Order: sequence, then C-alpha cells, then structure tokens
Amino acid sequence: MNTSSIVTSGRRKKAAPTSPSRQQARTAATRRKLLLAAEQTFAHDGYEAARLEDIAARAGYTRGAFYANFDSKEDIFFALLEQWVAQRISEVNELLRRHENPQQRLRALREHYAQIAKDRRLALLSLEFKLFAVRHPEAHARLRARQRGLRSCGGDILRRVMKSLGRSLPISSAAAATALGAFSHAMLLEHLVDSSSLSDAEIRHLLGLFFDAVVASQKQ
Amino acid sequence: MNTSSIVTSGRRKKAAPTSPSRQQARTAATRRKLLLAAEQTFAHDGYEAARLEDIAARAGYTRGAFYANFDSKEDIFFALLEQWVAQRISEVNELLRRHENPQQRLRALREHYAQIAKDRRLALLSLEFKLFAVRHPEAHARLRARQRGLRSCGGDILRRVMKSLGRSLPISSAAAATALGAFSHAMLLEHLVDSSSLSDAEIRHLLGLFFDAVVASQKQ
DNA sequence: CCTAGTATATACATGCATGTATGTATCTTG
DNA sequence: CAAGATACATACATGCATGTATATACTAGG
Repeated sequence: MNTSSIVTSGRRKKAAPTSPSRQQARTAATRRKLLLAAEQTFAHDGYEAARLEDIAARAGYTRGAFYANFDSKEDIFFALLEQWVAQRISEVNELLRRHENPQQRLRALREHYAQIAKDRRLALLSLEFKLFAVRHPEAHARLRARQRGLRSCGGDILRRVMKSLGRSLPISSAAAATALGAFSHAMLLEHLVDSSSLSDAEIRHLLGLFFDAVVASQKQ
Repeated sequence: MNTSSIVTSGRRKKAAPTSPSRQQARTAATRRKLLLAAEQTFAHDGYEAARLEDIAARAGYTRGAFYANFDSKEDIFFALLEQWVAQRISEVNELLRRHENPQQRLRALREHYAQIAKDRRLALLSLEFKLFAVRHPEAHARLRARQRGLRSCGGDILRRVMKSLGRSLPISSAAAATALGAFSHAMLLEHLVDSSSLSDAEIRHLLGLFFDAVVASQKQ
C-alpha cells in the first residue's frame, strides 16, 4: 500500500526514483506477511522467547527476508504496535459509523468488550506490549504514547455516548475505557489458564455486570 | 526448615545420616535468599529474560550456589510457585482468623483486593505464572493445579461469607474469587503502563464498584 | 536477452546464557 | 585438630539466537 508514508520503522526506501512499480508491491506483501507472522509468534511465545527465524519461517521466508525489511526484533515489535493501534482505532470508528443512535452505540460498545474477551491473540499481544513498556524504561514513553492514543479514542466515544444519554461516568472516560479493555483481557487470560475456573458464560456475565456498573453509577 | 519434606524441587538431600545439623540451616538460608532473589528477578525481567546469574548475584552468590540448590530456571520457578501459593493461602487464613463477624469479613475481603492492586511484584509474578501456563502445554496442568488450590481457597471463604449473610453470588464462588484477583492485577498493570490513564483513586473506585457489583447482585 | 537493481537465501562470525567439572573454603565429627 | 563431607566459586564447554557478509534468484528497462 503506502511505501514510504507514516511508517516509523528504521528501514527506509531511498525514495524510489519515479517507479511505483511492481517490486514494491512484492516488498509490501512480504512486509505484511512478516508482520502477521510476528503477531502470531509474539502472541504464541511472548516477546523474549520469540525467535526471528520462527517469524520468518511462519511467513514462508528465512531470516534473510526479515533483515531486508526490519532492523531487529524490537523494530518489528514497534511496527506491529503501530499497525495494531491503527487497526483498533479503525474498529472503533467503524462501530461509530454503523450505529447512529446513542442507545445502539452503547449496546454495541457493550458487545464490543464482550468480543474482545474472545480474541486470544489480541489479549496476549496486548499484554506483551504492556509488559514490554513496564520492563523497558527506554521504550516506555514511546509505547505509552501509542496506547494513550488508543485510550483517548476509546474514551472519547464513551464520553460522547454518555453525554448523548445525559449520563455521567464515575471516573474519567479514558480511565473507564482502559479499565473495560483491561478487564476483558484479564478475564480471557484466566479462562486460558483454567477454563473450568471461569466459563464463557461467567465471563459474559461478569463483563456485563462491570460494564453496567461503570456506565450506570452516577458521579459521586 | 524442612530438609526433605513436601518439596517438589528436583534437588534432594541424600537423607543426611543422622545430623539435623547447622549446615542445613545454612543451606536453607541460601535457598530462601535465592527464592527471594528469583521472585524479584522474575517480576522485574520476566521469566524468559531473567538470567540465572542475576538471580544468584541478587542473592549475593554466584551460579555455583544456584546449581547447588536448583536444577534449572524452571525448577526454581516452580519452587517459587509452591511457596507463593502457600503464602497467599496463609494470608487468606490469617484474614479469616482476624475477623469473626461475616460483615467484617466481607469488608476485610474488599480491602484485601484493594491491597492486591498495590503490590507490583505480586501482580507481575502472578502474570508470569499465568503466561507460563498458557505457553507451556507440558507444564500447564501442574501450574493449573496449584492455582486451582488457591482459587478454591479464596472461593471458599467468599462462599462462606456470602452464606452467613444470606446472600448468593451470581456465579460460582471460585469464578468470583478468580475474577476479583485478576481484576485487581489488571488495574495495577494499566497503572504501571500509564499512571495518568488510571489513577490510584480511580482504581480504588473501580475495584469497589466491581466488588459490590459481584457481591450485591442476586443470582439471576 | 542483457544489464542493472532489488529481493531473498545461504554461510559465517559473534556473543551470551546455560550447564558441568573441578577447585577451594567452611563445617562436622571422632 | 585431622579427615571427610558439604557449600559455594571459578573455569571451561556447548548450544543457540542474532547479526552480517556474500551469493543466487527475480524484476525492470533498454
């Protein structure tokens, strides 16, 4: 798609002369495949245990292709973060677009968080980003900035919906959005560890309970 | 303390002839120091990134002492799990012992979960155990068994308290205990990633909200 | 097609953490 | 206090993942 646009990844094309040619499409394709493979590998093995060779192999290449597109494990990890934030923001916007009515939006939001609690890759990857931030002070600010963009986005929609409904939140909307997402992921993780300790039905129940508690309670 | 009792760690004394001597105390002491160091190191760096040399150094030894007491990183990790579960269970029992009145117990429990959300090491270590379980199928059952012991313990007290109060939970007591613990840890993690997105006060508020929602709602 | 440029693979070098083998100091017992 | 055992340290060997340098296959333009 975009060859030298927003991207922050270390690697940089030397501003291809004038040929928006076909090789670039090829490169872009392998880049996408590598990112997808990295997403799966990081979620499956965790950042530290993930091997570049596994990422490349999963995408159908060897490490040669990897180093042609990324500088290091950290590099692709951050590239993944960018993509990931963008995707999630577009998801929220899509949700807004599909529902005009505030009531509907609230219901859609409620359902959205329920769906989040079913996406294993999403939860594990999200965890990796957070753990990386906590454990790597030098990268903390960068990661936080990205995640903050996401939160404020999720928070905004929550605030707008609440305002349309004439209700108020007991805490800042960003905090509420953060808490709702974190809660969904946390429940999923428990389920993954021991599905008998927290069934799907129980998770749904708890999510609804929490969502309603946050949304229904008035500012004290 | 106990030299060859419950422990599951690979290492095993050759049933010391007849001497309940003083070297054993020394060994036990270094074992404790190593376990403490491991706890800190695993929480700080994560299981994969944690180096045995760091653990030993933090305890004031070299790797020689480590291998004299444990077989591998996995070995000490599991030893830590045992100790950790035992500690948490004793905490809960202590809580029960200190409060007789059901109402008081409920309040104490509520406060307990609030405190959990302040212990960084506890949250990160707990996460490591869970992630390890999810990512290491061969060890999954073992870890699950331990954590389950903990949950059922926490669940029991919840159930008893609720019964004394003539209330009922909307979900199984084990699930409720699991969810409450997971929620506290999740909030703390978000706070660690970005303290401005979720303040201490907001966390307290949300924890209370959730606790009350779980405890107050009637079985549907 | 032939050449220049690009994309990916293969082969090699390096660093680093683990694990083991051996040495040294500390304790125990007669 | 001497001899055997125990706790720990030091030194060495191995494996493995990363990164780099070079070779091969693909694409584009003349």
